[in-house]
Amino acid sequence: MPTSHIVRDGPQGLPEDLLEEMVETFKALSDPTRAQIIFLLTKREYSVNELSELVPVSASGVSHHLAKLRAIRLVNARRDGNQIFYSIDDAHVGALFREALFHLDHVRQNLPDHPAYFEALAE
Amino acid sequence: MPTSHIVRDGPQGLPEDLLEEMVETFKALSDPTRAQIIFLLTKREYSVNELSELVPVSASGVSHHLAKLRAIRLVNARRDGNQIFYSIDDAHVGALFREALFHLDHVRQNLPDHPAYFEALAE
DNA sequence: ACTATAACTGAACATCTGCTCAGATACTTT
DNA sequence: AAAGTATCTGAGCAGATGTTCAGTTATAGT
Repeated sequence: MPTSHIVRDGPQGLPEDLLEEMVETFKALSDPTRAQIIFLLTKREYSVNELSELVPVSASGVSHHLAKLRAIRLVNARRDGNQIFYSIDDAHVGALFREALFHLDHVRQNLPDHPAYFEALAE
Repeated sequence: MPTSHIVRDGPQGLPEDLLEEMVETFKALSDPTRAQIIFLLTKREYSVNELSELVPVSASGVSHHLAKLRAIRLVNARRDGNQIFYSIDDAHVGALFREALFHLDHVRQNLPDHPAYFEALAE
């Protein structure tokens, strides 16, 4: 079987490998725990224990998430003695959040009432 | 049990409801089939059958996906006789793709070799 | 009315995912 | 070197997800 499980990409579609990488990035943001972690890390660096106190998951669970995020190079790890601090140095990740908020606002504007979303990203 | 399964949001985190909506948006883009569909729809409108010929999924499967995308208001449906044409009127969705590509390019630049990603979005 | 085509829907199934637990590894302090 | 703290890792389980199949609904043409 040659490429049967692979998404067909005609001239119109995104090339297969690019699509796959993009999906990995979105997948990283598509879980509440990970999304919260990544959002926190766009603000400043946190240790694993710090993060596990800010999200409702054990330190082990957080570590698992961070391992995945490391694998796709979305976060940086820095060791300081006993603990390891994670951060995001890619400004585009913050931009990704911002665009998502823009989209949500667009959706809301075509609705009866629309709250102010953007404040969430105010530094 | 009050809010045990809910992501804690201290002063640092994103508010719970906003986080949830954002996650829904990213979830929509975190599957290869859906991502390809959405990318195609950022270019022009397609019928269900057309889409099912561009992605490796039955028309039924595509319909299921579109139902989910409709539920979170990511796509528009327009009936024309027998068939239904789907599209995206929200420019921010295209921007979301662009930012993801920027991120991927950033990741690649810190690597031995980096391909030219952006061309994929050239009209 | 009947047939044909397009799209939708519910059910069932296999796979994937996120979580915790138990234990391993790494560093620090005494 | 022993104990303490922080992080990682593999296993296992419950719940979510993507797909197809079978059947239904909607419109078009004859």
